Parts: sequence; C-alpha cells; structure tokens
Amino acid sequence: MTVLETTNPTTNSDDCAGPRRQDRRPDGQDRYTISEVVVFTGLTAHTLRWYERIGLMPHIDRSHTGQRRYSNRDLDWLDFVGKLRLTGMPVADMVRYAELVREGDHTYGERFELLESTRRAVLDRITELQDTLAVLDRKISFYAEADLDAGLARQVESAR
Amino acid sequence: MTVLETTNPTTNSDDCAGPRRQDRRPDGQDRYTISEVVVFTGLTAHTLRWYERIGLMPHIDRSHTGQRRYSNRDLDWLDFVGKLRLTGMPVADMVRYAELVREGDHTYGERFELLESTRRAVLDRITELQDTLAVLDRKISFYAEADLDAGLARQVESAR
DNA sequence: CGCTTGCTTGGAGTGCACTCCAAGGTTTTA
DNA sequence: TAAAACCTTGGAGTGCACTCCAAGCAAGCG
Repeated sequence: MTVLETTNPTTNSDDCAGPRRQDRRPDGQDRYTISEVVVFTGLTAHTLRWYERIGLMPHIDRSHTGQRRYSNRDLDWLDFVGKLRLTGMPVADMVRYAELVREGDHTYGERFELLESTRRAVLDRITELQDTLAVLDRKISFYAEADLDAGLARQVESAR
Repeated sequence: MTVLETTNPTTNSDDCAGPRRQDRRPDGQDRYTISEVVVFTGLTAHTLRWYERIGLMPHIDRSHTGQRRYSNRDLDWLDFVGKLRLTGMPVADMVRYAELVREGDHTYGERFELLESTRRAVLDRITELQDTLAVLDRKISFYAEADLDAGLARQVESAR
C-alpha cells in the first residue's frame, strides 16, 4: 500500500511553530523536490501543482525527466503568497499580482496599489474583529456571571 | 418580468453604515415579514430560510397562512449570528451553539467554552493579521521607493 | 376581479479553494 | 535488480456557504 501525497495537515513535523524552516540549502544547490517544498511551506503537493496551473507561480524549473525542482527564490515567493493568503486575499487577486510581477518593472505602480488596498482591507478587518471581540466579551462575561447565579440568567440574557 | 429575491448586496439602502437599523417596532407588534428582515440584516431571503433549515434559527412564528413572521428576539439573534459570522466561525459551530441554547440553561458551561475558544481564535487572528500587515508594509515601502526612482512620485504622495 | 408583487417548498446549482484519482514513469533503498 | 517510495498529468470530486429555480399559494391595490 502506497501512501503518496500526504493529506493530513498535522503531519507537518513542525508542531511548535516558529521560523525553524528546516534547512534551506545555499543558492546554487537549491533544487528542492516537491515533497521538500511541502515540508517548507505546509502546503500539499496537490496545492503546489495547482498554484502552478492557475498561474500563481513562475515557471518552476524541471529535472531532465520533467520533475519539479524548486529554488530558494520559489520558496521566498511561496512565503509571500502565504502571507497574502493570510490576509484573506482571493486567489484570483494573487494570480493578478503574479502576472504583474511577470510583466516586469513597468507594473510597479499597479502592484503598489494592489498591496495598498490589501493593506487597507487588513486594517479594516482588524477593526472589525476588535469590534466583534467586544460583543463576544460582553456575552462571555454574561455567561461568567450566569455561572454564579444560574437561575436568573435566562431573563438577563433576553434583556440583553 | 418579476424581480423577486433581490440578490445584489449593494441594494441594502444602508450604504452609510452605522446602527441606523430602519425602524424596529415595539415588542407586541414585532411580526416582520422575511423581506423586512432582509432590510434589517442585509442577508438575503434565501439565506434566512436556509439558516432556518439547518437549525441556526429557533422556530420562526408563522402567519395563519404559513408565512414567516420574525420577532424582535429573532432579530437580536440574527445580529448575534452576524457577529459570530464576522469572527469566521463555521456555520456548523454556530448551529451547535444554537442547539445548546435550545437545550436550555444546563448548557451554560458548554456555551461559555464555545464562546471562549472563539474569543481566543479571534485574538489569534488579530495577531496573525498584524504580523501580515508588517510584511505588507515592508513590501509597500519597497515599492514606494521604487516608484520614486521611476519618477512616479506623484502617485506615492497621492496615496498618502 | 384581476394584476402585480411577495412568500412558500424541496432540491438543484454556483464559486471558491482546494483535494483526490488513475495510470503510469522515476528515484532511492536493500 | 527489484521493491518501495516518489513524481507526473488532466480531469473529476469535495466541502462550505450560500444562491437560485419552478410551481404555486398569498396579499395589497385600483
């Protein structure tokens, strides 16, 4: 029975977080197989190939038999893409950004604007989350009190 | 041609944010049709019915002919659900919470824990977004410099 | 009364972001 | 050299959160 293409996201061998990304090799010997990149990024091999298909990656180098060989530069790009993903940016927008990078230096302005509007979206989202947190805290402290006096609690809640 | 079931999220008639929720009627005359609730919540009628089907709503009162009549209490619940949705909580978890509420007072402990872990998730997410913001800012200031070099200073200034 | 608009249902469809599969070729280990 | 593990592709499948549809009943107005 072959396992192939691990799917379990907990099999990351990096349970204790932190920037301990295994052992990147120096430029020149940076020809990583897809499964090494899986370890570096936490993405699945499926996802890495899919990123390439949709144009989110630059063209990845290949071995003489056609297997992917990722470079340190590719890893840097994947790190950045991971950050964009954390912002909640849709994949389509990330692809747009990747296209701009491929098109060359004359797209700096547009890239700047894309990042700026992403930045604003992140700031808005943070504000939104902080507001929500306030509501959550009120509800939580209500339940904490209710814990002390479970009988009256329901009436209090319906009154808000 | 019948329009029915508006789909356009910008047809909210509430473009200028704020808590100006139209005109809630006093308790006793609070029997809103589904389309009134659409205006209050910004959700579509489809979504409101779907929330009911999946058990995210308590049983909604009906007119003598079977049409939904929402109460102020239902509106409060939908507001709270909206907050939970903003946290990114999966709908399945919200349904779980709704079940706990239906089950009665003896589930206070579990509700408390659910809210507490949601709270922690929100805090983590805020931290994550702030970290991401730092990366974004570095990238943006790089582009801002590049823009200056490229003679695009005007754009930079207008962007702040 | 007829017309338009609104509401009902179960079930099917959509868009996103993956996620997996089959069938085969490649590389590493014993 | 043979088995085990790893890699390739195009296309199909999954899960989530809606989103829409068809067919028909209900409500408000001139």
